[in-house]
Amino acid sequence: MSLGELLAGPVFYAARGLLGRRLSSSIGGSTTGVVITEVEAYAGEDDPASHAYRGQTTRNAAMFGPPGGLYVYRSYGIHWCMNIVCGPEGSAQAVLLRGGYPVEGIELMAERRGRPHNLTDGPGKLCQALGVSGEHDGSNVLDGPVTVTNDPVEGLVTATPRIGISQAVDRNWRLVLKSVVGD
DNA sequence: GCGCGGATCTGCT
DNA sequence: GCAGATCCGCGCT
Repeated sequence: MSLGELLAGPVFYAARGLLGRRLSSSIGGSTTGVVITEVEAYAGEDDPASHAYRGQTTRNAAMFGPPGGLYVYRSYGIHWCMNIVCGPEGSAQAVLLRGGYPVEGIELMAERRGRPHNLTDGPGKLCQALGVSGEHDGSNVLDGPVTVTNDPVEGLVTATPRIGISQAVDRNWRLVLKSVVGD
């Protein structure tokens, strides 16, 4: 299945299919990349935990765009978090990218993070390491500068409740890839 | 390794 | 005005 087909499908399966793929950013002439190891699925206006639950606003407009779109928002006033839009355009489904392990441009990621370790083990850290911010809101991973490529990494997938939400806590839509590569 | 408090943007309960 | 899809530095164990 192509990436475009995957992202146009149901969000939970898209989330599952994104695990183990490579997420890259080409910014300022340099490329940084991680293998996606932690994601969460959000099911648009039907999902009380989703930012789309109360309809479209200027902040979440990207989520109502076509699949593959990036929805980047500010969290707690300080950090950026990024989602990949899934499903039919207008359905506002999205996969929150929560973590990965560094595979390319590690020195640059360490520079952006200001520390050598814990580069991409959280949604805010992932955006900082990859250089993703609000200016990339509304761009598309099928186009760039943030892209997803098929770099399948085998591993054991576990499902748990989503992190940091108070609504629809019973949905085990956080998926973690325990890779054979380790780390 | 764990728990606490602070930083400070966005859209409403 | 407030709570939130967070992270970091600190102090203590």
